[in-house]
Amino acid sequence: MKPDKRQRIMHAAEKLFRSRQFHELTLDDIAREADVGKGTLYLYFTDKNDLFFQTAVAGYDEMCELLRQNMVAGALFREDLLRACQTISAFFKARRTLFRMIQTEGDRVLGDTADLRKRWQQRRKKLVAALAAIIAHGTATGEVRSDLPPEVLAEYLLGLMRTRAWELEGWPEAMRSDEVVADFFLHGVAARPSPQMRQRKKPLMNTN
Amino acid sequence: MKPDKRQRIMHAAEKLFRSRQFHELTLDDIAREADVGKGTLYLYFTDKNDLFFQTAVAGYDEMCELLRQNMVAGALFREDLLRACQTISAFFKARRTLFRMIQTEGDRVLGDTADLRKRWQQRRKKLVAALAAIIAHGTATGEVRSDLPPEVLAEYLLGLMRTRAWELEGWPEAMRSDEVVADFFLHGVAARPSPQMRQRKKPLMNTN
Amino acid sequence: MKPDKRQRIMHAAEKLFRSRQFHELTLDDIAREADVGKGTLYLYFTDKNDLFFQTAVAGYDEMCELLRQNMVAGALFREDLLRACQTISAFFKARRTLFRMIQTEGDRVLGDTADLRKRWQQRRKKLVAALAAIIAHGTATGEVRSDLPPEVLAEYLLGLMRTRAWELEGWPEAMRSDEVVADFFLHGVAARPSPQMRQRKKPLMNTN
Amino acid sequence: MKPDKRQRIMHAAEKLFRSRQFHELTLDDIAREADVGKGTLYLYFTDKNDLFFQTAVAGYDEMCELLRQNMVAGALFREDLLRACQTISAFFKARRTLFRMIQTEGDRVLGDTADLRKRWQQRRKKLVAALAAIIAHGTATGEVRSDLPPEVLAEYLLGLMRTRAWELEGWPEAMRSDEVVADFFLHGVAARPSPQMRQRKKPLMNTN
DNA sequence: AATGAATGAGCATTCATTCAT
DNA sequence: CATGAATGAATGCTCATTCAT
Repeated sequence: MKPDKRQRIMHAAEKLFRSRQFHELTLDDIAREADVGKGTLYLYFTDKNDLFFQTAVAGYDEMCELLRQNMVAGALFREDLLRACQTISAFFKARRTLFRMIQTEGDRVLGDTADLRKRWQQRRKKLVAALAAIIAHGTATGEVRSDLPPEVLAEYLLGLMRTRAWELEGWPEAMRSDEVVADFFLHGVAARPSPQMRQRKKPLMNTN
Repeated sequence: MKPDKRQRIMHAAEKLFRSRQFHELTLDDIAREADVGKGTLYLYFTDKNDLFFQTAVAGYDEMCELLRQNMVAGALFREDLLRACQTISAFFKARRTLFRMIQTEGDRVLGDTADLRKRWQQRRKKLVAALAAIIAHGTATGEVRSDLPPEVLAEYLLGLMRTRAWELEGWPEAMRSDEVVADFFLHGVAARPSPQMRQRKKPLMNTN
Repeated sequence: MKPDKRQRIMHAAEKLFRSRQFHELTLDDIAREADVGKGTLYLYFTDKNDLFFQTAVAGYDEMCELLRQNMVAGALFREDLLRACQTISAFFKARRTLFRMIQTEGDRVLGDTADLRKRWQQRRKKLVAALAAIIAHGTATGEVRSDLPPEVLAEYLLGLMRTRAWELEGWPEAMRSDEVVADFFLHGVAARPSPQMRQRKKPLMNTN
Repeated sequence: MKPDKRQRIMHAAEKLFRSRQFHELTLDDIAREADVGKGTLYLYFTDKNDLFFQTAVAGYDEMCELLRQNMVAGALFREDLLRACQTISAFFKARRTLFRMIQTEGDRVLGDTADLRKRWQQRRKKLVAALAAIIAHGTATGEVRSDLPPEVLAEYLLGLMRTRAWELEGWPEAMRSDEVVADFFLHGVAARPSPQMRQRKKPLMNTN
């Protein structure tokens, strides 16, 4: 009937985090949404911070792992890049708020719990590192400018994805698809191209 | 002796908003920082939301106006673009938190005060519109891809600036200067360039 | 295998009451210490108050009985007195907290459960009465002042024992032994002695 | 109309502490009793511990000082002793609960706030020291046994006063007056008297 | 106009008690 | 009989807002 309460709580929290901030959200709200006693929250989470953190990073590590394995041997860099964007998109699609936080303010939200703050930073670093590894491939093949470190470029890419997810909500999908983002990113970071490369009239990427 | 209290309060609020979030900031803090009685806050602002909003948008309209006037007759598009980036940077340099909110969550912070929320959205639109106008210039000259509306491109640009300001804080200035951002933006949105254009070895832009 | 659960619970409670106060002790603690389910507590006790009370008075009646039988026919009063002190000491040695409460605040701890409060008072009265009976012997032999009722003297004696147990913890045993307490008590309550009595240089009491 | 709130709060707290324990008392209760907003408590006290502590030690230091000055030059030891008992009695008459705590469990009540615990212990030491100084006088004159340190004797005396105040509430004043307590104490701690001393038939002390 | 003492609704957290298994 | 997951009333503390001066 009532399946795993831990799940129920996390889903409720996630749902509410979607439209409200950490500080605006009360445990009463979450308990009510999860249809669970308030005390029950403390059976599964040590405190509000923990509940938030657990909810936020659920599945996160798996996603990073997936990202690392995403680089297909022999694939073109831009294919890897697009795949990375899609992996990240898929993960964050149902985790909008988490994504917002991963981007900027997770540590601010977590207050001064030194431990959590540290853990949070580590998570973020993981994502950036995984993405940077992919971008580094592009640098290696000469497709990506090398004057900026891959980590910095990864940050910019995440920034674009963030804008796509948050600011462009009202616009047609076509203007904020993974393809558009990857394309935007690519031609911004592309090594100053040899003219030939640019002459191809073929689409940037085959996604069919 | 004590100049305009309204000013004093707003300056104090701005200073404190720089390093703390809306919810972390108490009116006691602000009153103390402004060296003003707590009750005085309510003489000039209807409530905390209002104080926040007023502080946030102070000077904002002027900045948008400046942005609109920034398009120098006869200037190259990329010069206009860089100038716009610099104008925005200058304005937000001392308004980091405001900037973060302009970007994504202003409405969330403002709670459910329908009125304020609406006003906030209008402000944001103004900035995007002003930026879009500049970008549209680039579209007109054929330097900017036209398959995405200028407003969307403007959003992406703001996204890059946001990343630059928040995620890349720890990196050297050279990797997050206005030039880098504008360049990144440009070559991502540039109309597929004729090879010749790209062969120039001159710096992208004269900024002296 | 697992002997009487009731016993196990009471032993656990007693052990924990030894170092913590009623309010500081949770039923979780007790259940864990007793290696018993929390619900089980309610099979043997109606509520926390009852558990406390039952634990507190376990063996108490036997001790009072022992006290009553302690008056050895033909023994000197001061020997009876010392024996009483020792009996009480022995009983409370492992029941420090109980002792503290017997002394003053049992009724306070028990809240407003009229029934328990009454039962508690009765227990206390029993102890005082048993002790008073012994002291009355001294009155009878003329060794104890008769201007104060034996019950009052019994209370003072318990007060000394309490001080000995709680305030003098850090001092050497020699300053808070049963002998010292009995001696202190005796020469405070002794009927104004004839000079001769005091001239004996023998030890106050034979405790071998 | 409403005089000093700090006073009002402390009086309310004291009144309630009289019949309930620290843990049983809620700030709501105190605020209601003082006819004051709950938040007001925090204007005058940093937290519940502080409110408790402040209430408890109000006037305490003055009392200790008074105790120290109580030794009248040329007065008999037993006069000094009685005066000390009276000073302490007067102070604690309206501070029954405080007295209970001074006696035994203040530190337990104060939880693990290291700072408060330490301050509390210091207070207690002060009282014991002041009392011990008086008793030491008796030792000097040979009226008090010297085999136990004055501090230990002071503790026993406080124990008697405690019993008098708490256990003997229901008995006639005559059995728990300062005179009785001092007398009880004296003849317990009196140096084993020379027979002559005891032969006097005069009252122990002139209190008229 | 200006103040800051006073307020009380609101929140995270604890824990005695219940009840389905 | 036993269990322990679930509960929600209760509590210490915060802070936006009010109002008497």
